[in-house]
Amino acid sequence: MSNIRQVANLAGVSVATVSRALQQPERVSPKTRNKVMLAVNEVGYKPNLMAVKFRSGKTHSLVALVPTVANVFFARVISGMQVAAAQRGYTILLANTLGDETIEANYAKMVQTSQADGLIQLRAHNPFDASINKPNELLPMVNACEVMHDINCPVVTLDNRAAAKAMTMHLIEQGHKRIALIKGPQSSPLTRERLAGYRDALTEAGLTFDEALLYPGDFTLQSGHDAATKIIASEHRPSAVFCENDETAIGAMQCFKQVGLRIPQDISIAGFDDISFSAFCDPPLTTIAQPAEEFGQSAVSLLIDLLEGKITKAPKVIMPFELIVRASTGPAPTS
Amino acid sequence: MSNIRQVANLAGVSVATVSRALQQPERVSPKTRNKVMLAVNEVGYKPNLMAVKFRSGKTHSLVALVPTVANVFFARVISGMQVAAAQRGYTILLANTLGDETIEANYAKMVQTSQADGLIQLRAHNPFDASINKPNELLPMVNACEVMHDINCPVVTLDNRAAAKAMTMHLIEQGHKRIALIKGPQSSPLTRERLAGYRDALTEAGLTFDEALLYPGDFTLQSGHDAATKIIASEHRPSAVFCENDETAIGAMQCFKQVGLRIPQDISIAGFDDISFSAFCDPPLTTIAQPAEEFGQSAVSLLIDLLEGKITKAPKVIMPFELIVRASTGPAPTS
DNA sequence: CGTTAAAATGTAACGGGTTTCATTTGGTTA
DNA sequence: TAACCAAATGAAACCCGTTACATTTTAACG
Repeated sequence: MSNIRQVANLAGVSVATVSRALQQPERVSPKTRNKVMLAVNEVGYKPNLMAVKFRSGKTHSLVALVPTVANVFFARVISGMQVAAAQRGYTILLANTLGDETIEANYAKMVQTSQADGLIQLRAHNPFDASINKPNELLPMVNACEVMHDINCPVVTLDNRAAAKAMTMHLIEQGHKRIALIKGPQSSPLTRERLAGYRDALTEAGLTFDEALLYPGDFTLQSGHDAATKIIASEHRPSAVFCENDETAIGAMQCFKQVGLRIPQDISIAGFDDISFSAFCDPPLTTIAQPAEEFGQSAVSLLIDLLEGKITKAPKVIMPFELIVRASTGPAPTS
Repeated sequence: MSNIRQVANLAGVSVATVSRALQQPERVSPKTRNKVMLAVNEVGYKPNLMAVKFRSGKTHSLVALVPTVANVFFARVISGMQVAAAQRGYTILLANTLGDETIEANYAKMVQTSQADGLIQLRAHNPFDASINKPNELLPMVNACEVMHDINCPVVTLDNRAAAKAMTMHLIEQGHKRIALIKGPQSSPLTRERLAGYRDALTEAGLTFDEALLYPGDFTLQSGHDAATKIIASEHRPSAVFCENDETAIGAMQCFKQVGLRIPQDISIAGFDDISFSAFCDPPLTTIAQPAEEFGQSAVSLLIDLLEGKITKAPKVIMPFELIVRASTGPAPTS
């Protein structure tokens, strides 16, 4: 591998001149510039950016902690992150953490060991160890989905409570009185916020909240299927099911259809996220659309601003949601 | 940020001793080691790994060129890559290229500028520019899906032709005589290989190959839906449709159901990949299962071996496939 | 032609580790 | 106690760019 000194020798100039010829061509005479360029081409010189980054102390890399890239919603967020990062000359280092705090901590260490400038977290968990703690100073981190309550951190999120309430209201307006809720992972604030929105709607409509209508889930197809199995077996079957994400809804939908329930005539189903598959279900899924790509873009942009000292407070960016009514929800059965 | 010199001063030893105390503790007397560790903790020293990488000339980073992380199959491959990389102390830098050759080239440059040691490509395209060319030497690259014909490069792949043939045979055995094929992107060798397998089966069964039964697609839900629309409108409707991936199949399936066709009674549908959604379709999709995670793992493992000089030839690893028969395929209608 | 400012170029320090080689320390043996 | 070897430690080079500062060249003007 050639280095700048070889180029300098070949061109008969100093290394400083080579560096300038490449970085600020106008600072070098055309004649010299020419000589340098010829030498660069001859030896196929490519600057060692590792050296540059080391020297500058800036890596222009950002670690993204993603519970699982296999989640279609996260895939969209990642996509957005990459776009914004590329625009501003940064690289995203994607970490598939499987929600494991040890793995998260390992990747977070990349920031503490100068391998990355900052970190984007998609879960509500602080991955840094105590050694980084500086009171009165923001950590080099933003959250692209969930609000973290124990730490002051910029966040891009959705009014999950309002969105869940809107969806629940939609179901109530269709005449549903017993609405099941298939929840997300216990550890996620999202789960609690959406549950709160669900309760808000019930309260507002004067319906009673029934613990028995809450089913656990973990945002996977399988967990939706499992919860649906329980719902079918339950005594007083609900006429609608609100799932805290689309994958759960699709899993549940399949289960209901397997046992011969018609959607939405016998049971309505609603999801959350509007992943691409939702429009292609049978029937197409009523859901909440989130601007996933913009979550990622916004988060990256915020993080870079923070790193470059352009912001010192931790903003909370609330993205808009949209209720998408498709064919999976309909009037409650009259029986 | 503290550095090794501060630690050395505080501990009253040389920087060399600090380095050794941390890297090879047995080479330092227990007493000194203790002093060093106390100093390390006191200043919260974390070695600057950027400096280490720069010094060593090894980044222990691998660039992965992924056309789109939103593709569920690729998401599984990525997952596998990450596991294998972590095991061997490497980091994956994920690049969402959208199939754009300029973006690919930009990321490939990271290898040429010493920011990454090697590259994993998921498409059949050489992202490197000519300047890296060394005849008789392998590029620091492996392909995790598609065989590249113009370049000698280790590859992990599937016998796509055999798999497509197996699926087509399955349909033929069900009595289907007119089988449509919804293809993948033109640029992908996968598309051609699967087409070849489809033809193989037809030939073997003595059925005639009909160009009119070939429909273009690009591995998205929407393209499946579009192709299905054309199939429905076609004169002599096929009784089965083989889609070159599951997303296409799911898109097509929805379209058929929308117009009232029953699956598989009226029309059979088969996919390729066995993504998680396929088991949760209605009806569940007959497909070809590929060990996606192992594609990623194998590719990373191969690349690291190559980088570490453990292999000098370019192996071609063929992974096994499995025909998964579910309810979306059935006997051809007798009419 | 001499003076002076501006432009061009060169020299060398710097960043933060690792590692080689040299030196010192410590313990063992005669 | 002297001699010797191994273990422990230190000094300094090294990786490769960038850049502040010093020096040289060029051009312009009186």
